[in-house]
Amino acid sequence: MKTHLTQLLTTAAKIIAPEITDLTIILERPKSAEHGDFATNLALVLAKPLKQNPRAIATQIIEALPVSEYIAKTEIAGAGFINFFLSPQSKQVVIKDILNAGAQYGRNNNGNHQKVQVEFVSANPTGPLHVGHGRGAAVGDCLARLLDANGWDVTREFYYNDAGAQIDNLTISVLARCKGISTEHESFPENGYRGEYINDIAAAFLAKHTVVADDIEVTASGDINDLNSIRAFSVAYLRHEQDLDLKAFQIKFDVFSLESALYTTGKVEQTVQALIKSGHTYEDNDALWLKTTDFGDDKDRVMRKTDGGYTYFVPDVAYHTDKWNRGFVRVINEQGADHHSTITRVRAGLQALDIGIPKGWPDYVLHQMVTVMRGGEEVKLSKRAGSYVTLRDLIEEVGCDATRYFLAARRADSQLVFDIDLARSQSNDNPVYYIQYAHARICSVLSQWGGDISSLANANLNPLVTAHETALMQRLSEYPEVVDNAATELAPHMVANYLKELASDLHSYYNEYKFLIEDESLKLARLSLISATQQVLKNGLDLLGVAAKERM
RNA sequence: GCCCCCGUAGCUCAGUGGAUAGAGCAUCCCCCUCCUAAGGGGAGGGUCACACGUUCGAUUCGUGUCGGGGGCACCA
Repeated sequence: MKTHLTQLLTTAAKIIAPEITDLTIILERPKSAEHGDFATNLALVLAKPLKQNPRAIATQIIEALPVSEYIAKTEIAGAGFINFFLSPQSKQVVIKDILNAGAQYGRNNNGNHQKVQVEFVSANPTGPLHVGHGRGAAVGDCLARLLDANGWDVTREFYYNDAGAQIDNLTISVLARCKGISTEHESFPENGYRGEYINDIAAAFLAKHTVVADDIEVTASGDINDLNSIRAFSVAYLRHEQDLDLKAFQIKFDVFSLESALYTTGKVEQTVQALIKSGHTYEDNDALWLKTTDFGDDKDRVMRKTDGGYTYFVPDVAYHTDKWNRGFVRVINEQGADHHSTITRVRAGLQALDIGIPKGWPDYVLHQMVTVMRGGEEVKLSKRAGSYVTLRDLIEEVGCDATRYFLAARRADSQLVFDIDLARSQSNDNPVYYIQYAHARICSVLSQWGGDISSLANANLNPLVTAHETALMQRLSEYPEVVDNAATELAPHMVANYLKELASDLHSYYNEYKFLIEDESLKLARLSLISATQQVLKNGLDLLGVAAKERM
């Protein structure tokens, strides 16, 4: 419909202003229904070059518009806006589109089956997942679903930093617990992890348990002098715990990548050699530096430390080189905002390699901190202090659907306050129930009607003319744009907001009219409309990974 | 000091180069003999942090100031 109007306006513009060639027609959906279904500021834009009054130009544009069966009325408003009022028939079309397309409605092929990777969560295996990881999980998974709906070939990936200093820290923390040293004791590692789960790992290690995580199986030796065994067991134990966290959150990854594997396969070393060869490195003070300042960084960065070890961004560059070599034309890294400083470095390293990687590759979506409130006070998240709100606690307390919705429904780049008491004690206020309730109500009506739902696609829709109905149809027709925009903006919260509005339209409609009525023609028309609404609610909830419940 | 994000109703948050800036919660009023009241309708509540600039038009874009958060290691 938008394309149709754009064409009409382009035709009209050529007639009244043939000399202007690079004109972009802007059509928007006015906020208020009084201003029609679409509005354009074309006359205002043309006012300056044509040196005429915008309202006069608007009149000329309307006269020059080709006739269209979909336009019921046009009017000039305000400073010179042209408002279009569509005919009821043109709005009803969307119902048939939806009922015929079903789960496909709203999907498009913008991605053209190109390979995109979404890397998210990527928590260190040093503790259970907490709320911040939950935000990354919810946002990342929704991004993946959105890209899929836009025709991309999506891979979900989780990267484990299982090779750095924090793993040594984990190992000595577990060792200390194996020796029975309390977290308060002075001989407990100063920066050690003090969470209760460290004690659990120590106990399991001493009991020679076997743990299975994604692709590994490790049996503890139970020997506290065997640091390698403690290390391997602890990592496997925590990876297993994180697997359970993700399972509880109903998130599945296609690929788990290990930092340690980048060393064992020689990819880190290859990357270092390639960087040296590129001429962007130099030795200084017994360390190897990368001239990241050549690529916009404010200072150069150490690659190889004096002690011979690599800094963390070297395996990061190796990892992203590997991603590139695996054929991902697009990579989106969903991370906490505290990773901000790595972006420039990783991109600089990839540019230095000069292997054809585009400048802005990879993309980043950074989510801001989650503040957790309990009892009116902020709960400090500290793995080391052991004060903790785990993702699994949260899911158990407020439910998977509500947690996912809550964490994905806000813009990633604004800070989020998660009030546990509110989420738990007043969980009915959570908007996710409002949306699910709209879906359940429709299911209930359709089930009481008892007719053949597939026949609704053939219903005569002409009776649908009330304000509530046109508003609902209008909303339904916006869904494909929402799917498109949310993916373009990498902003899943746009879907959540849309669904809230759609549910609101449905609830208003539901309260205003009865559906199961005597008038057969009107009944079928209305049932078609709510059936289409049900489909769109379901499609949208699916993008968020939230269940479309049939009963509440 | 430098870099990034944010500042919108009492609270939590949407939103937009354009017409009267929205929702939920909270407060107040109304609506089930009727398809799920986990709902609907209405009222009150705003200097869109502040200033200057760009523009026909700025809450939206730019610059600066002030506030909040996060980064600025030979940690990850």
